[in-house]
Amino acid sequence: MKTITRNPNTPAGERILDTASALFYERGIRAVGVDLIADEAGTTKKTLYDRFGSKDELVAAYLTRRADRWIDFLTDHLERHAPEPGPERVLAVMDALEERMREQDRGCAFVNAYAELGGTDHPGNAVIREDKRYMRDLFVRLVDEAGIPDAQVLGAHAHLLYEGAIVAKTAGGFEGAYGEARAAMARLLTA
Amino acid sequence: MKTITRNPNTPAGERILDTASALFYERGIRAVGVDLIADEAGTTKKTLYDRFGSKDELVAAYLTRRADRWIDFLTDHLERHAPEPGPERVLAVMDALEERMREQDRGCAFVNAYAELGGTDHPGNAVIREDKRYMRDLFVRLVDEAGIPDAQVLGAHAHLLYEGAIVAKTAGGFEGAYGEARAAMARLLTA
DNA sequence: ACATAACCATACCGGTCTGTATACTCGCAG
DNA sequence: CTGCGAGTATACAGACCGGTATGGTTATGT
Repeated sequence: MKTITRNPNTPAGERILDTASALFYERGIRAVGVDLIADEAGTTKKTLYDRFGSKDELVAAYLTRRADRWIDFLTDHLERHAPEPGPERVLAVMDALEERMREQDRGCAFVNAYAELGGTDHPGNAVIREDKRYMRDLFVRLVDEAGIPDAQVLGAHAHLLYEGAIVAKTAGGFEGAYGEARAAMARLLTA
Repeated sequence: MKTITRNPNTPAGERILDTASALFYERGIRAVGVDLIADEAGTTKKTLYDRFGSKDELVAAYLTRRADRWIDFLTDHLERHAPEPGPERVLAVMDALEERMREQDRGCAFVNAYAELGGTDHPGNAVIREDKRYMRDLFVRLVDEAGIPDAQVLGAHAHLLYEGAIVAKTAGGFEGAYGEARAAMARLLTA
């Protein structure tokens, strides 16, 4: 039995993942090499490959952790600002997004990753799908819990506005996009 | 006077741009090298650089032409299927999109390009902004011409649904996204 | 005392990246 | 006939790519 010990949860592993995450998000995945990541993390390529096995798996780890952290942030924000079911709880997702994106102006990490990985068999693609699936299901659930009929449909519509707002704000540069999406959601949910 | 003659409108220049466009869209910009482009176009790097000056400018040319062709396609589609002002003419944009995207499953070329170029001073960024601006203005104009009040706001909402649908369909894999966006638009416009 | 995991340092591998240089052929317009 | 724009072919530069190899250090736990 010589199972490969590839545990990323070590100090150096954390530093690598932190560094890689920042660089991947800011500059893009293909634009960032493993040499740079190792350097910036104050470690070596050897350690990087010992911890993550390949750049592809490091990318997948980046996407997975980013999804987890966003969901944590979002869940916490909802619990804090709109704990009761209702339309406001749906709209609060946009507030969380706006707050989250205040300092992250490079758009949706998963959409960006799809731009670079889509159409390949990269392990990150599954993470991308998962995140989108989660957000859609969340919207449907929140609309349903608000007691609004046709939750499946209206949740989907809210989700489209959510995705559209991120694109419009970042790639399009429309500063009011989050507010616009929030307003459109309100109209759809209270019609 | 030694003005650089850099005219891309030559047979080889066209072949290069055709090839580059297909490869950039399908695989991503950074994933495609100039060697490959020249090879696939049946020409040489020398000619590529004589015609376009740099990879960056070739990328900008790719984006510019893609925007032009989409606008041509869209304009023609609207003229053909919904020549009269009204809500249907707004919704017809989604029909055009769905038809256009039937064989192009790699999403919005401009969003994808933003994922790779955003945050830099790449000449393609201006083209990306221009395209998004055009689509928003188009939606506002179509809503206005339909005689619907609050065109600025409702046009923006329609635009968000349009952008969200592309992301949801491609990165998210939600097959019904275009139809959903169309339905949501109809609700917003006839409320 | 010994193994093991984690880490660091350095060098190397084959390949690809953007971009340049040299030298030649062809067609065409003055 | 001459000059030029367009294209072909090939080679090269210098950097960077993902990934591997070798070897040594430190800390921990048995």
